[in-house]
Amino acid sequence: MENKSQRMTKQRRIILDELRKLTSHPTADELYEIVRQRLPRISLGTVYRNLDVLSENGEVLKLESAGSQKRFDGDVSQHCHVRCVSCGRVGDVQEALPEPDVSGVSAPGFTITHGVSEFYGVCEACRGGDELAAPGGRIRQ
Amino acid sequence: MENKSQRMTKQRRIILDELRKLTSHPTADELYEIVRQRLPRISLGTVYRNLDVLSENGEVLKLESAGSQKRFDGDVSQHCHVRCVSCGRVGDVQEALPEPDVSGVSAPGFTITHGVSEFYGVCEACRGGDELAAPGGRIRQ
DNA sequence: CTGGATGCAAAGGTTTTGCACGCTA
DNA sequence: TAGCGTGCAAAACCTTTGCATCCAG
Repeated sequence: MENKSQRMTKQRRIILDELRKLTSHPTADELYEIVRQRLPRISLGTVYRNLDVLSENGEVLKLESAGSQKRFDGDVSQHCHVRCVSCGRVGDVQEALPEPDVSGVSAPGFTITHGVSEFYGVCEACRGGDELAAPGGRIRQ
Repeated sequence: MENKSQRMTKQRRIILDELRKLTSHPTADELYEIVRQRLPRISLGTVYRNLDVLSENGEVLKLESAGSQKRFDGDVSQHCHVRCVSCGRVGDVQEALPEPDVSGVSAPGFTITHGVSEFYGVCEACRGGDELAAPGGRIRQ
């Protein structure tokens, strides 16, 4: 179920290539800006369409968990993420952790298939940051 | 840090009241439709503003899901959620589970404060559903 | 060649915001 | 009465889509 009948266009190859180079889990428009340096005429719509295709093929990860914008990860190996509660940035957890055990877990009206551990914290930029007053501050990115 | 200098308006009280009655983790507009039955002249903006205030005060939970609609939970006691990978609906896990241990977990550039287990699966409506062909289908709500 | 992919621009869906007025404390 | 909260509408934001054209296989 990996490869359908899809073409490896120049755009798709470069999007995948740049995303794999990054560890920053960029948003679609951040990646768009980066890819634009190699393909100045690419459109944001193309970036979105390719990220969709690539994530359905399992070649990239679409991180839907929080923040306002989706973020993407070129590293599809099993690993956990941290999210900055202040700005939404995402980082990789270094340790390999087991997935939460699903066997004793139930929820009425749902068939549970898997679980993930998600971590939260503050990134360096926001720790140094000052415009964030409230402890338990709002999410802004 | 709970209560600032905020007023308990009729709108805010009814929003909180209705949300606490529900176990469905409604989106803002779903809750808007429900609250409208008691306050026909309330605006959607007011619902959003109050859900913001209430979640900052810790009186409700804002369940963030990037790129789609946020959902809200009137039950702020510690419990885990399941998300339907097909429609985005959220349910409550019945078992009380421990939070992932943060002590041995690190990520470069981040100060990790806590972790949660999140579960994924399929809800009843989507299991019975038919318009979902692809195994590993796309998220639509 | 053929049909999937692109660029462009417009539309779509969700959330936020400015403003004048209303109402809680 | 003061100033937070409201309703309304417009704007902002992120993502998706229609269409004519392009190009990978």
